[in-house]
Amino acid sequence: MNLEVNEKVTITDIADKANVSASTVSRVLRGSAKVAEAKQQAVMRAVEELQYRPNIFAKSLASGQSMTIGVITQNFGSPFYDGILQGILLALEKTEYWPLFADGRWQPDVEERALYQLLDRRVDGLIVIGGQLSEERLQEVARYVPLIVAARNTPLLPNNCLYVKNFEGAYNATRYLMDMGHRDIVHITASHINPVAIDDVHQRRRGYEQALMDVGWEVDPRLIVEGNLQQQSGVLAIEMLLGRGRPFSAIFAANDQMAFGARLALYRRGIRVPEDVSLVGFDDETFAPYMVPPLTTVRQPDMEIGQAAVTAIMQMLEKKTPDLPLFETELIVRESVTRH
Amino acid sequence: MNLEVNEKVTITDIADKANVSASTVSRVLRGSAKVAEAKQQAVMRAVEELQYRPNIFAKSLASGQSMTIGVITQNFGSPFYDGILQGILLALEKTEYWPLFADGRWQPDVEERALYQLLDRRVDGLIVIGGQLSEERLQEVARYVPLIVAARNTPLLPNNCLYVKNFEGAYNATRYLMDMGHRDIVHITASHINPVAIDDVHQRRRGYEQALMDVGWEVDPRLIVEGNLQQQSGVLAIEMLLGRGRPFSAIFAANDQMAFGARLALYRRGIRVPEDVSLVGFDDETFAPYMVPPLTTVRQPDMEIGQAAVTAIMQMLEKKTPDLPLFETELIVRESVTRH
DNA sequence: CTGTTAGCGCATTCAT
DNA sequence: ATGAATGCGCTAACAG
Repeated sequence: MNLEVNEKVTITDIADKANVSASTVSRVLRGSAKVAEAKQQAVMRAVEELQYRPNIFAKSLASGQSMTIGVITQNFGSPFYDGILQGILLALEKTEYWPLFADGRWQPDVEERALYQLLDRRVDGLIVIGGQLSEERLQEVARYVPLIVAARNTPLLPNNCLYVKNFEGAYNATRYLMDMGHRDIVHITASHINPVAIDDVHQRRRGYEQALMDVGWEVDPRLIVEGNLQQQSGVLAIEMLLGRGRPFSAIFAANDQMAFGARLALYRRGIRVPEDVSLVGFDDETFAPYMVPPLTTVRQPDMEIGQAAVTAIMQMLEKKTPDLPLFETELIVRESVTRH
Repeated sequence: MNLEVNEKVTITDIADKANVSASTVSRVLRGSAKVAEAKQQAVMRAVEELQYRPNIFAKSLASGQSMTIGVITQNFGSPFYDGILQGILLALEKTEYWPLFADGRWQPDVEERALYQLLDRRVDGLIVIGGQLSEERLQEVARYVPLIVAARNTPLLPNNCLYVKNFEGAYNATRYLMDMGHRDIVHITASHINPVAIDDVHQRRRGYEQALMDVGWEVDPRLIVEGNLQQQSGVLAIEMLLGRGRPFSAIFAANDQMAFGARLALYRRGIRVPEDVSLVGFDDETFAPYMVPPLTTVRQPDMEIGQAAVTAIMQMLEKKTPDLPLFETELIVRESVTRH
């Protein structure tokens, strides 16, 4: 591609060179109507020779389509969201659309501005990952543009929502510990956190409880401690727990951050992992395999979610009802758990 | 913002409502010429009442500016590049421009396609982070559109390039180990890696060597081992090193990944960190503070680089010569080093 | 099947 | 200072 040349080649230049009208050029380029074979060839040749690149603004102005998909994410740099992003990028590469990113940074006003901007730029579809926008607001948006909300359960928008089976993930993790012979299993849950995360955390707690109940064990409240998803709160949780004097042989934390905090607290008390206590987290953060010992955890299928989001948007653009699969989690077994 | 309403409000609607011509509306909105105070007010009021949002395609088509800045990155999900990205986003928020991202994935063909696409979308400026595009190619691009190449030293483009003082970072890290009483310091360097990274790695090695030479110590080739930047190669490096039988008390790895590999290898051999051997990495990857013990490493100022890139692009858009600072690294001291 | 004619919404002349 | 006219490059409706 010669950058200098193609700059101002327009559709009429092609038309002239190929001895056809501009409309015909447009037709062969968009495949919007049948054109005689000979003219097709002529047009293609002219396009090639003149290094023609359609002006996207003119195209969008005339067609009303921007050929872009807006993506609102939260905090670039989080592995889960970045994974979703990658999935979106990958899937979008196979389409004619281009992503328009915006970072909501988990701040409602920032997110609202981002939404505003993306709408201004006339995105043809919108993918919102997590975030704080109210469901009512999202409903409004959904009436206006094809919308997919990923990594967030939005009851008001059952047909626009893509999420992960947190309940099952937690259930399986707990069940795994039980299968490894553990009976007294601690759960570190969380409260006083943002409303989006709270739902996930709640589902995880329910999964933990259900696993116990399904074999007829009772849920001992002394085995449940609350953090706030931050690492430091995992430390505190363990200290609180040890203060209770209730014996236990395994810990299942609602996220890896708190699992790591727990790991630190145990280390300071001289309690070994996994010899004395087994440990399981949730999320499979980047650092999980780097912990000592490497952390057993639950992976959420981030890339798949991103790809599914794009697929769904494409279906909506074709006025079809989108597929909205639920996503299974995967237990990643590493050395932080041992048989009891 | 009422999503339903503003959809088709055009500049003529505003003109009608304010009893002026479309040109006048355009003038007050762009501030491109003086307009009577009274009409200004009237226009602004109409804009407000009708929730007018200019159509960006028409604007771009007429003005020739897209008000976008293209950003080519490599592998979403790497902490260093993500940091730069965040910096770019943050800085861009204060401007009228919007970012257009593309992921080159460290694959030349993918990157070339991304470049192609961004140019097609008529970005007003371009930031390339790392990547494999040849310098010649970048030169071509630079003639065509304001360009900044970040996190990569490109001799052919001294006026478009933003990079980090790898030499100094490595020098300081090595010096730190020396100050802690270490004399026999291993360096894990790398070879057979991509041409962009090779330069950084080389600078780091030079920094290590210079630190030794500056106090009159000789560089012992038996203390230098080569990996390929991957974690596993750190393991092999240590095993090779131990095979040589040359004693040492500290290790400085050219990146955190190899440092972690080294950590594993030492662990398997029963060599303690930092009691027996001190360890320093480079990059301050996400997992560095989560290692056991937490890893002393060298942080590159990612966000600052991103912000500087945007600043530079804005200056170029104003036809000014851009500021192109060199970036200092920062030694992050954690528990993996002890006095010898 | 294909050329002609109108816009798409805005910025920018050019007159006044 | 301001309105009218023109054009940006393309798509789509309309004839033929």
